[in-house]
Amino acid sequence: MSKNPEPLRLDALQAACASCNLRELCLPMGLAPEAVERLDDLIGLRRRVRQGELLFDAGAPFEALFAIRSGFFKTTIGTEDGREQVTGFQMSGDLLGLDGIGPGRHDVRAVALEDSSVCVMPFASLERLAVDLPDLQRSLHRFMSREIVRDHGTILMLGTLRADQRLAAFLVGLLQRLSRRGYSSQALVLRMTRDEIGSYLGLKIETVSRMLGRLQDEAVIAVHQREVSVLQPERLRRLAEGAD
Amino acid sequence: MSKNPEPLRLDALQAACASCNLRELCLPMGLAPEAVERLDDLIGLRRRVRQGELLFDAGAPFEALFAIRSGFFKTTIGTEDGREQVTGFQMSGDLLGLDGIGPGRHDVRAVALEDSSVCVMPFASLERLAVDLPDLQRSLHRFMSREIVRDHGTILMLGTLRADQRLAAFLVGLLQRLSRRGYSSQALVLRMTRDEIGSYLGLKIETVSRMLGRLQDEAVIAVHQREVSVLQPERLRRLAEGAD
DNA sequence: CGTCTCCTTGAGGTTGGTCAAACCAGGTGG
DNA sequence: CCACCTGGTTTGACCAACCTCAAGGAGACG
Repeated sequence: MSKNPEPLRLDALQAACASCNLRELCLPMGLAPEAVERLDDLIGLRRRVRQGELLFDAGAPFEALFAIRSGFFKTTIGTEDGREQVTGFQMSGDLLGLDGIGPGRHDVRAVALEDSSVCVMPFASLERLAVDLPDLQRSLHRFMSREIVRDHGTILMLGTLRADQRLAAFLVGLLQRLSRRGYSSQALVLRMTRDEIGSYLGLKIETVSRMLGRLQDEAVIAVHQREVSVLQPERLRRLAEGAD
Repeated sequence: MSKNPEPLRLDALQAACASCNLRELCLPMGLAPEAVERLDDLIGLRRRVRQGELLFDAGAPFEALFAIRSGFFKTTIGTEDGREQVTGFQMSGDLLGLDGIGPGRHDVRAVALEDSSVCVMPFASLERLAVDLPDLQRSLHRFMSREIVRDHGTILMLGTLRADQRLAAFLVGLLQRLSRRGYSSQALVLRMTRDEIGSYLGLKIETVSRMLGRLQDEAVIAVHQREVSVLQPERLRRLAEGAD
């Protein structure tokens, strides 16, 4: 079933960015309408990725960047000896594949955590187009740079925070990004398992579970399976900032 | 003393990249000679940074990228509440400031760990030039992407390795980069303090000291103050890979 | 020779990991 | 409708790794 070729879909040929409500969050951010139109031409197709399927694997040749239209992904990095870690979670408007530009191969593996759809932007064309459109160039730079900044945040988290603080930082970060997309900033549904959260935070699943339990005991959050709601936003934020 | 303006130096006006022995490691990597020449024009000046001095501070407006000609830097990220962490160490041929492109302000603070000299590349000019020189564009992308990949490595290290393995990974990484620059791959002089190593690795100084001691006891390395030499490269490498 | 910074070493405590068992929600099939 | 299975999650007891606190050593510099 998972090997079935995706049947051609009507929307695969629709105009993209110009009518996309993620315009102001995604790569075309701040571009002039004509520029957006040319970017549209470049986006040959959309691709659907079902929950659990790979968008791309680590080591695969890098050919395109992917902009998430809808859905949710995780990226993981692995080593020969079997160590594996989640490096991030991506949602609508985020770009996937930036790490492949340098080496020409993907550095991470991208897996859909729910049924998703992405815009495929062949990188060679994108680079060519960017020569004509300095704004596009700048936007691309901004996205790469933002990825670096985000990674620095992750490094700081892993290097300096305790387990409960990491969890708080994780929740605060997710909520922030969700609220920018119009969702509540008080409640969310986790798209990933405890195990994946743990991998991202450098913790074991048992610790994740215990810390969620503790935060709940202290009435900072309420947890029901994958639904989390924040009861004391201020306290959660302070925890995430490293306050004792 | 540290506030003295640097006296004008002759070499501040010399042609740069074309005659630089870091050409094949640095931004001009793989560029055609004409392109290198135009890049040279752009590099208005060099800047010397003494040991302990800031190249730029976090939050400062981003105006230029810096290519390290000689010397050694650390970059640190900090938060209001005083947490601070080293995000990386940079040596000749490395680019500093990439994280500032997106937000328009530097995300990290760059401090020289020894007397250093950098090429200043005003970013606005660089971006303009890159429109004319697709190869330069590509090189810039490669560097940004490489930074992302490097950060992923750091994340993996912080998330999955034990203290001794982190230290091994740190040493292996440094040695690799040094050997690419013509230095020995068996021995090195640490440019940073134990404290800075610990900050980078997410460990306390005492743990760094103990782990260095342990690796020495097991005759994997020999340590004399800041000089480290590798006695069993293979074992060190395996440790760094996460082998038990 | 004193002082400063950086580093090492030891004793004891805390955090998070390991191992093992049980739980729970959602599906499947009788 | 219920028994059973499955994957994901929770919980407890125990332990190892790392941190904290405190003391002392070693080199550099005035």
